Amino acid sequence: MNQTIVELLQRHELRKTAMRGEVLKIFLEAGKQAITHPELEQRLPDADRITLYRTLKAFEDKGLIHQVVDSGNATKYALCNDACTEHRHHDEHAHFHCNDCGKTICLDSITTSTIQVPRGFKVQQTHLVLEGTCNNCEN
Amino acid sequence: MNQTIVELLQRHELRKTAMRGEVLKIFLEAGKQAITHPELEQRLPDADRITLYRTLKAFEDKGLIHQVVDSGNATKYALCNDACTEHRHHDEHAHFHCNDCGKTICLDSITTSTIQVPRGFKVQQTHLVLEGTCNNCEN
DNA sequence: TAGACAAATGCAACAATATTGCAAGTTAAA
DNA sequence: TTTAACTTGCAATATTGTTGCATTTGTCTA
Ligand SMILES: [Mn+2]
Ligand SMILES: [Mn+2]
Ligand SMILES: [Zn+2]
Ligand SMILES: [Zn+2]
Repeated sequence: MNQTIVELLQRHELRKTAMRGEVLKIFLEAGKQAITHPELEQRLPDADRITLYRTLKAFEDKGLIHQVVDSGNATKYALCNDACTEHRHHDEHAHFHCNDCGKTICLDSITTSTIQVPRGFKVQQTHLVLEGTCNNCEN
Repeated sequence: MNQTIVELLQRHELRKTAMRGEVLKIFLEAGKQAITHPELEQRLPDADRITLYRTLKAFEDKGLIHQVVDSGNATKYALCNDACTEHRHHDEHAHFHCNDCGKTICLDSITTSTIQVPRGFKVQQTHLVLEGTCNNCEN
């Protein structure tokens, strides 16, 4: 298990297990691209489905990945930036969902700005999802 | 079946059936609040689950309701405004999802504005989801 | 108003996604 | 090395969604 992975797990108070190492490796390789549970299953054929669910949950709880709101059916996850911790996520950026290839990517450059809401409402988090055709599918 | 409901179905080229009447009635009563499939099942205990799915699909296709992107697990739907047709939806507004009561409502007053995306990306639709505490749960 | 025809429904079967409980194995810390 | 807490794998179960097909219903036209 490479050094970056070990450090990331430790910094987020996650025990260093084989499964977590492999899953985190996949997220690091995916970079800005969000990943679904089925994709992980495919890339780790020997991994137990249920443990995968729990791994994702643990990663999310500890601020290592964030859930991506998306018009698709299956939940997607992507790597957080360094600022996210167990106590607070800082994923104030938009996501782009391509209707052609189905990929969803984090657009860190687009931050979700504060929006005026009706009286009595309190906003804790904002999700901005852009749907269309990605630069790879556009020609 | 009341007159408003009959007119709405006809305007959207939907055959007037008992099931559709009841489902549409629930949407009209819900107003700005989005509804999930399970909620419909609960409110219409005699309705067939599968037919409900197809009813929602038909309503969406014909521009009567729109799907609401949400951080929850189950898909939500809400009434469209009059401008939506079979050929095009015009649901460029934000949605508020309350983490306390779980309700999701349409915020028609907040329209999704155009956002500058990276080169090569083409945006077809924008979803803006605000998550927090609604005016009813706040105290 | 009585067919004809297309559309909608109900049921069965199945697929995909997700949660819980528990025993056994593993990790980290003392 | 021992211990305690955490993680895993498996079974069972729940939830959400899709497809095929025979039957019923709604709408249109003669
Ligand atoms: Mn992201
Ligand atoms: Mn809406
Ligand atoms: Zn694409
Ligand atoms: Zn609320």
